[in-house]
Amino acid sequence: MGRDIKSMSNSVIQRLPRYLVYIQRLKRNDIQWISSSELAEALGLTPSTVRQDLSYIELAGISKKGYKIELMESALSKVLGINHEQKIIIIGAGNLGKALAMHRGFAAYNFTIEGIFDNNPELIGLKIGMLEVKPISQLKDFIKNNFISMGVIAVPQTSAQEVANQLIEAGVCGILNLTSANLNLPPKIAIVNTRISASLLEVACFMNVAKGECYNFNIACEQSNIVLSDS
Amino acid sequence: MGRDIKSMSNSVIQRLPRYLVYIQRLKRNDIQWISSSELAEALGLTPSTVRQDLSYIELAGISKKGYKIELMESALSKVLGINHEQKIIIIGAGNLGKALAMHRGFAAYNFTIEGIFDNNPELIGLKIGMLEVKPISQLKDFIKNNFISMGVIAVPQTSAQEVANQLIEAGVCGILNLTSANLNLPPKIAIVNTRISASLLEVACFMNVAKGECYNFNIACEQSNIVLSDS
DNA sequence: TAGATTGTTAATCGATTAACAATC
DNA sequence: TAGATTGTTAATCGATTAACAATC
Repeated sequence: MGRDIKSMSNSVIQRLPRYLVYIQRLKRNDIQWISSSELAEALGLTPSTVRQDLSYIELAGISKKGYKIELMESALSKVLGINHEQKIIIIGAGNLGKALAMHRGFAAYNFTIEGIFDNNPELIGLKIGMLEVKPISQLKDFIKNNFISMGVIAVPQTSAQEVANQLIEAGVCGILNLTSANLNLPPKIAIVNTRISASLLEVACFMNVAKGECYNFNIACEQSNIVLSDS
Repeated sequence: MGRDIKSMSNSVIQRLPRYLVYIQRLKRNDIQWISSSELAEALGLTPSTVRQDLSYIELAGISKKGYKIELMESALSKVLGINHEQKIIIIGAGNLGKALAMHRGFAAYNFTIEGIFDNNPELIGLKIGMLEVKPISQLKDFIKNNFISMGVIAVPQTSAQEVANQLIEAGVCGILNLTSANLNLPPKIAIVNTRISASLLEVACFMNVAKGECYNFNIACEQSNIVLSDS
């Protein structure tokens, strides 16, 4: 009857976004119900795992029918904390920062990108979509004045810690770190590290381990955990 | 005395790139030795985990001193499959694809980006750094003629499966999927899914779970697993 | 030598899976 | 009703941690 979300393991938290993304797609195709085994099949999981995971969200399934997609979507959104707007800023207006600032897909999850910052004078003032690159010196005030909840770090690795410190000081308590720096942060800050270079290294490693015979690994990186998906 | 790398778990494979990145940084600062506890401390792991992980690579530690960084680097590179060049192509010349094509950091891991593809006529022919965007119609031949080992999928989600099929048919056996599509692939293909949107959803979820009191989660996403790092 | 650190085996912990009564 | 599916408890599996002899 609903387990306490505070006891969700990291693996669970990594799977929830996958459920959401998948059922949103079904919804667009006017599909209304899904069973734990269908969802498991689609994502390479077991029905047990799916039902265990869903026991954390406020969602009643119905015997013989499964779960109503519309209800699952709103229950997942609530647990994922995106049933209300989340204001985000990007720090670093290099190639990656720019790409993220231009990305239209975040709106689907109620994420709005409110600003992009850099300390390179050549970039400051540059227009990126609807945004204009602001100097890092304005970072803290901006966060406070605009109720920013999350920061995305897309600066060079060597500046990552410093940026993180400023984000924390200004009151941000969620960080997506896209650099390979190992950030040192106070407790109670939600931080997710997503490193594309490291992902490439993992691909290379899997290929190397498999050599010639190759194994098929399916890594749900958002998480970024790894799930074996050969079959 | 060295365990079989074929028995490495996904968690191990996710940590190896972190070790490499970290010790390369130490090396640049002329540090020559590191112990399992120092490495563990730096990455938020236990010394036991580090020693267990290192038992998969060909590296002899020395009592009282630890591991020689230079040797660790080459042993890790070998297991990660980057002791030789890996040729990569990017499919999708949108914002993210462009950003990756411009990224200089991959060279440090022996990755060379050999081409970038798109099916948008407006993008074909466009110069991106040293590369020129090629049409998808040339994808398969290019892979075969240039001995491409890995493909990075940065197209819209709806085309991801089709692109993956073509990569596989052409002989690529390692894929980094940056879309939120759940790719259906034959066995023996190394695939890593790294989704920035999903990472943002995880950050939001952690913040939501923690509410007010916030917990500090450290997600090693490469691979992307999640490790609790509050302290 | 004494002390620190490795390498490896055993113990613990936690996540995943199986099983099954309850339900529609 | 019969059959399928949920919700949840128990069993299994595997990853992490602890412990300690061997080593420098």
